[in-house]
Amino acid sequence: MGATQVQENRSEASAMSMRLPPMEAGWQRQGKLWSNLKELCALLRIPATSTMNDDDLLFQHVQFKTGQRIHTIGQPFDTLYIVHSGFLKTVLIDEYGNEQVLSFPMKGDLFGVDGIHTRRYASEAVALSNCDLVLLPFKKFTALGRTHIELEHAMYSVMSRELVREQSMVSMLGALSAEARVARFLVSLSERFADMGYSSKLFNLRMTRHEIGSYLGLTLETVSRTLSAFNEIGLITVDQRSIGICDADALRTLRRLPPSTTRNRQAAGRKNRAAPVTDEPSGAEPATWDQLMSA
Amino acid sequence: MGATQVQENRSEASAMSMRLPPMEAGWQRQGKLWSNLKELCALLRIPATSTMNDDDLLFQHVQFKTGQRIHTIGQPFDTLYIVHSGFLKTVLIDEYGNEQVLSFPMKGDLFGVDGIHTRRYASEAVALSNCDLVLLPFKKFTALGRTHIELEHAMYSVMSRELVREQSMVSMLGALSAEARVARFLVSLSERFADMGYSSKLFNLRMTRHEIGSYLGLTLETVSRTLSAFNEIGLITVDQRSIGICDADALRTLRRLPPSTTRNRQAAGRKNRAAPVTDEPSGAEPATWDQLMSA
DNA sequence: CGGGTCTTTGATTAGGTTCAATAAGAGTGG
DNA sequence: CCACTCTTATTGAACCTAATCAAAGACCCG
Repeated sequence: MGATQVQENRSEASAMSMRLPPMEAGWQRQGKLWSNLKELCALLRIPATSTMNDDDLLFQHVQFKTGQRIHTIGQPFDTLYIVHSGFLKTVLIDEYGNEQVLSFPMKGDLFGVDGIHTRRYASEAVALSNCDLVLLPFKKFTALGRTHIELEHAMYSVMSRELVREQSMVSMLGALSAEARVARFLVSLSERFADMGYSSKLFNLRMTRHEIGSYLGLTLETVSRTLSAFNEIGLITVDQRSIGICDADALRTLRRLPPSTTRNRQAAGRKNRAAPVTDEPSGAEPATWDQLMSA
Repeated sequence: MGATQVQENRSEASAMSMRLPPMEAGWQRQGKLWSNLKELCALLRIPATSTMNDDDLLFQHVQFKTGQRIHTIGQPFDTLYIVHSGFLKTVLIDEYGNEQVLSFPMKGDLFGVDGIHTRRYASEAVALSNCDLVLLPFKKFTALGRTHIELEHAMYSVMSRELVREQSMVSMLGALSAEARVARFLVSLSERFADMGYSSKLFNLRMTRHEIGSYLGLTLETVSRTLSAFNEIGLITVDQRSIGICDADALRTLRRLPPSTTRNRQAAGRKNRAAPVTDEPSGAEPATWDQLMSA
């Protein structure tokens, strides 16, 4: 079971990294051009109801190839996208043309939401692999909330979810060390792969070190070094794009070295302000390992 | 005119920083307990239409005093809040009890949105000054979208705006230097004060250095030092909580010293990858000034 | 006036960036 | 199929920004 999933994942993964596999045979449901409402709800992890059985309401799919741009900054907004399969990145581009990665949408993720406000996309979306996306015209999106009242809440909910995600990114960038960021990134990826039915223990990165670094507010060198360090410690295995998770819990609880920017006093009543960074390894574990772990 | 605004701002500001002024006489429209839909739209900067004239639809206000908590993390969500007057902060609290400031809501801002997804607030909101908030029960919020179709888009738009704001925060935290973050923070505050009809040139900070630092992913010392540096250079004047903006453009274009995490190659064609940080002052300006400005 | 909070400033350290050089793949074309 | 090239990844060394530690001053409040 687990092995099968790994296999599945890896084969698709290597196809991805090959950029357009020579044979596309069997690659996703290539011919799938439309989804009905029920399928859409399942994709978005929204509870579906019996009233959604009308199969007249269909949603078109579109395919993008690795490297293709789905939308660019400033382009008039009119449709949202839901990832049916494949991997993407969304980026902001600053005045010097430098990219800042905002997210890595994958199966079940919604993107394009940032275009609603100004009626123009605020970010750019690029396919990191061949992708199959469900088009969700914004008009259709809002109409959905009206015709299916049970869905109205879901619409808002999905947007709220995005907001919470961004918040946790802000919190991560503001308070965590490089090691902790990379560790959480790996855990997060692992969990998303698990959600998608792939292996959470072994997967291929779809993005470059540079893109990871941009996403995490680090340089590609730091990302590379950190991965190597985790590898040496035995938390993960690394070989280029292929990552094996050895100790998910360790990664999850990895400590942010800098107690950093957060408040000391208010919570000083509790035993927070945890272990001073200076505590020496007292156990049997290798020094580096101990240092990396949360108190 | 400008002077009046400044005066207005400052007097209220000093009241704020005093934490509960001895006399509350004349403080805001203290007695205001309800708003109608038109007023709400104005507050949220949403275009209002003639169909919104029914004055049966009223929205209750609530007052909070400095330091009071509006909602906490995990508390069951059922209402959104719109700031009618006053200043707040929203924070995330990590496993050690440390705060991470996410935003500083002020007049016209909506918060509580992060509670929609899980039906529980994902963040905590605290009043930094006496506040007058409009309660917007989520049920009423969604109903509004149904009864006033013109508003439906606005509902989504407001949420989208929040998302874009978070995105720009992520981008800032991921790519800008300490100086640049503080500079942009000041500019942003300045503009928001201008929107609210106050002076954009002279205002009082409602938050501590520590809170600013948390918001910007810096320590309070760095914030303090940076403000002092800006002061010496003549970009601003600082005296405790009181800030005077002297050169808004300079602040706006302030360069991030580390070209940092962004991509070098893609934009390498242009003359970006700007001046190496090591270049010596060659002009007439003081060294520090030159170093701080964008190429 | 004394206690508490917030701010400023200095000295020192360290985490992460920058610069640089090498290696490993992947895609192209002869 | 292999040489050539371009992109991506790894690793080292030096430097620098911002964090940490520390202490003193400013402001507010009872």
